[in-house]
Amino acid sequence: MRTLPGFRDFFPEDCARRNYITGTWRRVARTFGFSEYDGPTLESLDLYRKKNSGGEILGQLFSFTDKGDREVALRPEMTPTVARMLIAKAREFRKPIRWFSIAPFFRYEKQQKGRLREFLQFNCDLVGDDSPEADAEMLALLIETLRAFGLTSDDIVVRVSDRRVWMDFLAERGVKDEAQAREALAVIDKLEREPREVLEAKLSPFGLTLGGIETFLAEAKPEFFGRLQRNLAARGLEDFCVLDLRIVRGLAYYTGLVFEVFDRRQENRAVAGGGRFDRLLSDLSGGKVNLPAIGFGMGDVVLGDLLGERPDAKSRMDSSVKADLACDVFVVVADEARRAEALGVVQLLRATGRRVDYPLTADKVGRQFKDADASGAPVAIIVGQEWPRLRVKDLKTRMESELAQAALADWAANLQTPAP
RNA sequence: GUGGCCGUAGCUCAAUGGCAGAGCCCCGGAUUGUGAUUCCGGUUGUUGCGGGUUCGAGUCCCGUCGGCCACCCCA
Repeated sequence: MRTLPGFRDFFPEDCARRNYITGTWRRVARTFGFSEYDGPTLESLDLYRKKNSGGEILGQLFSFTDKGDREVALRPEMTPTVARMLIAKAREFRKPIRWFSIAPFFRYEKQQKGRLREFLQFNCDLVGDDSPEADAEMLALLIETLRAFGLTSDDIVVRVSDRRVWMDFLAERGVKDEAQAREALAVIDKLEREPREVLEAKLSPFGLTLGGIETFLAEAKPEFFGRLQRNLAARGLEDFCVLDLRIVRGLAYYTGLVFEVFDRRQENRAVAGGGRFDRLLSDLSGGKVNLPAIGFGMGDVVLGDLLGERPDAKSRMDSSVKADLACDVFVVVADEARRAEALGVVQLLRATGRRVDYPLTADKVGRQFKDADASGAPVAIIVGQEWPRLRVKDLKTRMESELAQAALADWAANLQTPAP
C-alpha cells in the first residue's frame, strides 16, 4: 500500500514545508498588486489539443474518458485555463491585469529528481501591456519571489532570451516561413545538449551553420536586454539576470521574451520558466480578445530541493516549519483535582487564538513537561494546588513566575508568538 | 518510452550461499508537583513481489513492481 508513482503523501512536516512555500509565493505576489484566481483541476482534453501548448505536454497528459463520454485531462499547466478565463471576461478587468494562482498540476512522465506526476505551481501573469517595462516588472516579481526564500544571486540566475531576436536572425537568412522557423528554433534549443555533428546536420536544411550561430551568440547585443537590465538595476536586481539566447523554450505559444531560472551550480532542473505570449488570447478567441500577455510558472519540487541544499534558505525554511508545527502554550495539570479549572484555562487561551495543548488524561507531571517540550510551546501554564493562582514556566530558561487566574486573559493577549 | 544502478525494521544501514542484526525513532520504567543528559526494559521484518537453481537463497538466475541516475523534455 503506497502512493502511485510520482504522487506524494504530505505528513505534517511536509505540509508545513508546503505552507511555507505557498505562503511565501502568495505574500510576494500580493506585494506586486497581484490578485489570486483559480480554475478547475480537470479540463476538457480539447483545451490542450488546440495546439497552443504543443511540445511534450500533449504526450504527458493524464487523460481519460469520463462517465459522460467526455474526453478530459488533469491540467498539466495553467496558461490555457487562464487564457480561457481572460477571454470570457476580458472587458471586466482593469488593465493591465495582474493575476496569480497556486495550484496542483499533473503530468504523466517518469519520475526523477525534481520531476513528479503531481506538483504545485505558482503562476503569475501580466495581461494587457506589451512594453519592455512590463517584462521587467515580471522578472522583478520572479526574482523577488526567489529572494523571499533567502536565495541570492550567488544561488540562482535568470537566463533571459527573446524569440524575436531569433526570428529576425532567421528571416535575414531566408527562413521566413513560421513553421520552418519553429523547427529551426527547436534545433537551437538543443545547442547545449547535442553533439556538434548532429547539430550541423540538423541546421543545414535551413541553410544555417553551427559556426554562424555560435558567432551570433557571441556577438549579439540585442537592445531589449540593455533596457531590461537598466530597469532591474533601478531595483538593485541586475545581478540576477544574464543574456542567454540559447534559451528558446518548448511551448509553442511564446512570441517574445523567454526566460528560465537555474541554480548557479546547474545541479538542478529549471526552477521556473516563462515568457511572453502576445498572440495566444487572440488565437484562442478567434480574434475577439486581443491582449498581449507575459507569465511564468514556478514549481514546488525543484524549488523545494534547492531550498534544502542552500544553508541560508534551509534554516529559514526550517524555522518556519518549526513555528508552523509548534503550540503556543502547554497547560500542565499538576493536580488532577483541578482538571476542570485547567480546562477553563485551555478554553480561555484558545479563545484568544493561542494554540494550546494539554494532557487529555491524568499523567505524571514529569511526563507532562516532556510533552510540553515536544509540543514546541515556549511556555507552560501550571494548574494545581495553588489555584486560583497559576504558575507560568518559561520552558527555555526554566524560570517560573506566578500569575493570578484573573490576569490570564491579559497575559495571553500580550503573549509574543513567533510569526509562522 | 529507452538504457544503467539499486530494493533488508518507521528511518540510516550491516549480515562469505549456512540461526536476519545494529544505531536512531517510538513506547514503558528508575518510590507519586518539574522536561537536557543518563540507566533499564520493550515493539517493529512475508529481506518489494512472483518464479527458478540448491541439502539450504537476503545473497545466484529470470520476470515483475518500485526508487535513483542518464536520454527526452520541462515546474
